[in-house]
Amino acid sequence: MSRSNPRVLSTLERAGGFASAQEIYRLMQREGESIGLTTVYRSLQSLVGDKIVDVLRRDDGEAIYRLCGDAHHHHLVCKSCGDTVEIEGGAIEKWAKVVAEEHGFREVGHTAEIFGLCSKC
Amino acid sequence: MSRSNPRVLSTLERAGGFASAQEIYRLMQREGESIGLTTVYRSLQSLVGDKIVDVLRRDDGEAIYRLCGDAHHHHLVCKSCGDTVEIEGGAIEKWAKVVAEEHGFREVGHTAEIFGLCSKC
DNA sequence: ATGGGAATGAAAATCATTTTCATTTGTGGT
DNA sequence: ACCACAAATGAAAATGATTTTCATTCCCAT
Repeated sequence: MSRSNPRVLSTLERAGGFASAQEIYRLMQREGESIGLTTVYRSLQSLVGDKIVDVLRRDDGEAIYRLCGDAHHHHLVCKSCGDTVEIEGGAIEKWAKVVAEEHGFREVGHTAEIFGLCSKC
Repeated sequence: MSRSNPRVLSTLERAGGFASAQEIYRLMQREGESIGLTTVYRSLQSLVGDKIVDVLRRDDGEAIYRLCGDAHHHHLVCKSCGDTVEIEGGAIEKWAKVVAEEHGFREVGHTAEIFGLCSKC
């Protein structure tokens, strides 16, 4: 069994605790780190197995990895230029929790994203 | 723009209102229907666009299509058994709108899903 | 009939992810 | 140092869902 390459975790942290395997790979490349895509995938799998990171799915099916216990935030994304704003989701957190508990769900998480056209587009 | 092939919708209904594109295709083949995979995908896209079906993601990333009511709603999904509850998102709607407007975004939409372990799992 | 737009599907392209496999690296024992 | 063996690495190929391309067929109004 392979262990996680620590640079992958550190890159995920630097990415705001939220990124896809491909993004992490590209980020490391851009920063001049020498690593293979395969190792990125393997490291992420291992981190998921160790419950150090969570895996979610984007709408397009791409897997995104997130540090567990990370105080997470949401995104406001421009459909046209891709500009992204990080936003707090206090209201959402509460809503998700309440709704889930009403239905007897445990270990609850959620995803939420807002998209639209930014002022420049 | 292409329209939905009615046999696709009818097959989705027969599948319990819940299936992937590949499954619908295989099902139609097995039943002797002559249809191409491309048409299945196109029909499903069109049905999603018309809000006649919903699209979710399996853990492996495969898209699953599901008949749903017409009102805009969100989902509470069990990570383990896949059981799904449709929920109202009044709070979310308002939150998305307010946050987006604060940042000058127009034509705003959003996605939100809650996941966890249901009482049976 | 006939012309044009919509629908169809086979095949190729795309893209994330996994698998294979040969090579490199690290580690412990002598 | 040296050797042996396990673990880690990554390039390339395989996989599998989905999308795109494009030539063909279908349908319908003129």
